[in-house]
Amino acid sequence: MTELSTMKDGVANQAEASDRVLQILAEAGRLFASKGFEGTSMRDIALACGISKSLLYHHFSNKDEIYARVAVGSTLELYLFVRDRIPDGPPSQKIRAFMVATAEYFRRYRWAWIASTTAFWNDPDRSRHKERLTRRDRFENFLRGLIQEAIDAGEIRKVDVPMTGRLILSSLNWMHRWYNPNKSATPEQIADVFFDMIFNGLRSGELVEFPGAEPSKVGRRKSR
Amino acid sequence: MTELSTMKDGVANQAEASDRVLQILAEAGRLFASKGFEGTSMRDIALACGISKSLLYHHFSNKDEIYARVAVGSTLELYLFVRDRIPDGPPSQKIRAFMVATAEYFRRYRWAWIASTTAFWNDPDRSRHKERLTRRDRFENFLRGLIQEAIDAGEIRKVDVPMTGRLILSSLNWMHRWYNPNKSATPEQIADVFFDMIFNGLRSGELVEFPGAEPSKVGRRKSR
DNA sequence: GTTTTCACCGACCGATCGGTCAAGCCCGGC
DNA sequence: GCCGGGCTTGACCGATCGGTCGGTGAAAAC
Repeated sequence: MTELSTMKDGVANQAEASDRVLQILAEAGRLFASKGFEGTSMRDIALACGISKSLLYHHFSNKDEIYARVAVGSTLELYLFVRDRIPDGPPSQKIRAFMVATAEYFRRYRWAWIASTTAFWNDPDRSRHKERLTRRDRFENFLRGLIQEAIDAGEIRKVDVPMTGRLILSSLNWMHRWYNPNKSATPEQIADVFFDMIFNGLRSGELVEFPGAEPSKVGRRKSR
Repeated sequence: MTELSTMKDGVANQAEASDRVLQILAEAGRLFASKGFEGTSMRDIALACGISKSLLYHHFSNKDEIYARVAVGSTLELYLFVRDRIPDGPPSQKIRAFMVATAEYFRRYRWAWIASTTAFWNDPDRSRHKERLTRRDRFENFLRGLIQEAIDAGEIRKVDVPMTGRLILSSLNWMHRWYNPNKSATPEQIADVFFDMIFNGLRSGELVEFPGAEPSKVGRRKSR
């Protein structure tokens, strides 16, 4: 994880940034996460940092650049971060490690994560976060590769790979909406529980048939 | 579903509203969904409706009220909508019906749904959507009841009920971030696939042991 | 000792924000 | 004819938005 040695203060991959820049990015990320991009003014950021608004424009050209540094910075090394935490072993274990590592990243860089996944995600001006999108695509494709690997190894059944990836990422990406850091469970523990549920399923071991039930796939495994 | 007979134009439960009010709510919901609350100005809404900004204030007292009507209106009948679509039968089928019905609601009132689940969700001024939150709590508690029912019936194993509810809701609530209505699968079909994955699990029928793997819960079912 | 550099600030800009207001338009009842 | 009231408007308000400007003071470079 040498690529990640530049992370500090919850702001990822801002290598040769001064302390002041890091402070601005940290405060801006926290504000963007809690009030959104449009809901956060440059005055808010300056006030949170205890500096003048002009100083923001000394270090950044405009508001978009601050957001880009927060958002892209937070997803910049997500792929590398996760990839470096995938162990050798059965593919199912790799998927589990993928989920746990993503949760760890979320825990570490929570404000930047939230800011980048919520603020004006569907802005018509795609250029503002196009780079971030391609990085997330690479991240998602990596997961799909792991899923295909598990299918090829016979560890998981022949499910729809993109859909499976979406299910796994949904469980992780929605976490910031209900996760409370003051509660006991860590994001990594939560990811572990979700992996268990998704991989092993909720169903009890003994299959019970319901002849009267409407057509569905519930009893499907028996017919495979 | 008599409670839902007042739904029109993708705007839920606006019973005695005039056409103009329904138009405003529909356009406002679409704008809130695509640009967020702060990113949508009253001028934007008026322009989208082809009316003057003053007219908005004739029908609504302020911007917050428009958002409240959109957001609360969209979650107002979600609980009833879903509840009325739960069939008699095994609890697992009820959970599946819960997911499919929620997906149908999402498909029908997509813009209002997105607006209410994304715009300033963590605003410090909770009063703006407190009512909406209590309604969603009732909705989530209803799901937890179904899960507990399925556990009591022995259909699903003894999982953590709140966590299971979060997993199920995550798969549904994150859908708006990637769902493309031009693609083939409907939200209901997607919900059905997710239910299958979560209920039956991804794992293939035959359990394979990996003695060299690091400690985890992958092979756990065998030990139960 | 002088000059250059750089982090930093207060005052200010035009534009846009949410919101107000007095006045017109339209149309059925008298 | 005209009158009352709901629908609708454009002009306007103070506040705040993102962003710019000239300048300050202290340390570094010469």
